[in-house]
Amino acid sequence: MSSVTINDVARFAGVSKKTVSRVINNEINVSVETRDKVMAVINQLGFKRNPLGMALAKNRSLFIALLADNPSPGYLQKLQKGILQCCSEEHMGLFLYDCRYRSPGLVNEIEEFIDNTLADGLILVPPLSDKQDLLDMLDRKKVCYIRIGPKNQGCGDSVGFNGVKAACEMTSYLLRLRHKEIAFVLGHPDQESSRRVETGFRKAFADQGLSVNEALIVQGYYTYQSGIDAAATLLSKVPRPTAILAANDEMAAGVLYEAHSRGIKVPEELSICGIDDISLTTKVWPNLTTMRQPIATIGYRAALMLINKLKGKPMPEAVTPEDQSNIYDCELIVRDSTSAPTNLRT
Amino acid sequence: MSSVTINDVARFAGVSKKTVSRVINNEINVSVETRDKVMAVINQLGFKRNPLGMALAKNRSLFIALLADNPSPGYLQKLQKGILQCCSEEHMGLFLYDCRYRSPGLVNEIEEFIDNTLADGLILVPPLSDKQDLLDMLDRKKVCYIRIGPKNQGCGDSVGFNGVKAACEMTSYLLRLRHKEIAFVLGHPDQESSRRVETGFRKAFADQGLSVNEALIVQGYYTYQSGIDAAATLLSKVPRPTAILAANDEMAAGVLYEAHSRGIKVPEELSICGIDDISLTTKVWPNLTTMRQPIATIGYRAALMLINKLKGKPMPEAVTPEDQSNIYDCELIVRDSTSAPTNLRT
DNA sequence: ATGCAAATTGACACCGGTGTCAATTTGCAT
DNA sequence: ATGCAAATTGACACCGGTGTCAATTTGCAT
Repeated sequence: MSSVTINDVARFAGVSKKTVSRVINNEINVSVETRDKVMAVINQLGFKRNPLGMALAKNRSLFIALLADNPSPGYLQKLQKGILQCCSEEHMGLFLYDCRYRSPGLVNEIEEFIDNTLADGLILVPPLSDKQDLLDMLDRKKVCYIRIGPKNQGCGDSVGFNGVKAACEMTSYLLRLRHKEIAFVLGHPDQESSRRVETGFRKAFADQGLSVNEALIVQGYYTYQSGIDAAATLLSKVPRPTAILAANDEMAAGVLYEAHSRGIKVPEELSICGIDDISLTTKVWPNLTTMRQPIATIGYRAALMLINKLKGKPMPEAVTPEDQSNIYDCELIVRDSTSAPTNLRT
Repeated sequence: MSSVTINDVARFAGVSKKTVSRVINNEINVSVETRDKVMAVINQLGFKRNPLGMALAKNRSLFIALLADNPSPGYLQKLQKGILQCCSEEHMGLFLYDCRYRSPGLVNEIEEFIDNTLADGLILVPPLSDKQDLLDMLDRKKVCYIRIGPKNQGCGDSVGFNGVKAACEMTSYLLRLRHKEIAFVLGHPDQESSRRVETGFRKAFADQGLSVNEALIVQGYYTYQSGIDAAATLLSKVPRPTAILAANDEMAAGVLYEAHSRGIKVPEELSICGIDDISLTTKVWPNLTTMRQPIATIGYRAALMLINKLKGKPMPEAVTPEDQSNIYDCELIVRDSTSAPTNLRT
């Protein structure tokens, strides 16, 4: 491993290594001739800065990590994809850390993880985004973080989607199809998005001057199994709801499975839809109607914000309102799991 | 960040920092009294070795990375889970790197990734496991790696599953159900597991003295879409196969979707099964029969082998033949997507 | 008690970078 | 040409560890 060091470059260029350091860090106060000369040697020798040397000297590793314990694997997968895309472009490594939100020693485990890797930037996925004791520890250790979908979205250290609007649009769509008995499967009570989505659901009814049937709102936990359980409850009711909106696709898939198990035809007898647009939506039959959340974009954005924060670079000028607020809108994707209720169709 | 350094410990314990270094590295030639004294101070002060300092001095980061470009997200997810479990126990960080196998600059990109992170251990997921130019580069850079499911499985630097046996068992199961027209969807031609699984499929027929209907063997690529495409071909044939075995679950799910689209009842009119046992198998309806591969165990094992290799530790004594050979067996999981062909029932 | 090999320990340089501060050079007004 | 502030550069110490090798201590046979 005969890698080229800053000393090699300095010797070749006939300058001190501090000057080389200045050049590779784009510092001011280096004459143009010196900079050109050093750059030429750097390119000629194929020099690359050793990130460990820098990390040690600066006491900042510039490594970032993704901390996740999310009940929807498809969501995480897309988020991870966006984050990795950004890391790749920015020449950063991404550490992965799987955790169990409910573990009592979680904060200590994460602190140990940070000590072991010296990651100095973190991306927090719900429900970690609002875990106050975790945030306190990170602040104490001066570890930067960006949160996905926390309580006070849009405050500069977070990225998220407009859950109110998304759920409202989806519900309005079902109302437009003239569904009357629309059920709703709530998200996990510990996740803020859950509340936003519920608000949106209720808003759609309120906008039409309609009232929500509270008996058709059941608790879910964003997991596939919780979708099955919620559907078991809902599909036993008389009269049965004609449409079920789940707070995420993972649960919507569970609802669909339960409908199949009971021999209920989708969408003829029951419309089902979710939120997120994870890959699972097009792997079940029929494909699920959903609100497409730009998950990968959100991941990319979170990583970019974090990396720029660590490097002390400002974010590029926001061109869209979404980039301005870091709150992204969803898009209605109509697939095969929704239709008008049967009694209204010919 | 007032972290305790090796110098602090040395001063407190009244020894040189080299002696502290000896203690934390468990070197011989430290007197018991000295070791105890230093350990006491280490515990008292809460000293933790700075991995960056060590990495720089030893020229080995002990960081490992997972390189993946696998067509089955559910497979990757489970593999990743096992790897992370091991990393967590061993107090190691795991870098993630997503790549596109077909990208012409892939080897250079990976080299750059390694330079940026200084990972000195890699886990290679198929189809990367057998990419010779990649392996050459890693050998040149003296980067350790463990491969998942490569050509010459069981050679000490790889972990895998017994694909021949798995496919043979699954096919035998279908034959026992008295299916005659059994179709097979091949895996990706670039992945060695694909060949092993095909061998197993053929072996099951040979074991019974039966011959394979070559027209019912179609190419797949381990992706969901390729499963749909293969099913479209197979289900148009007259007579239609009564069972389809796909080389992985991702494709089996695609086959199931296509069957649904054509109104073909599963398992009454068509049995479908796959290999892997990813979470998708229990999210589609009906749940898919499969051969359960201990994916997380394989991931865990790969990570452990890699970490021990990097630390210069020997692997623990193998207790099972699987741990001995690092080739794991699958288990038949019968779910709802398979049954005897209709003409034989009742 | 003495001599000698083995065990234990520490001084020092080094891994590959950066920060501080002083020394040197440059550019401009006089 | 001279003086002075600003720009440029380098010497040196340091980040937190480890490797080498010599110095010191220990344990045992004589």
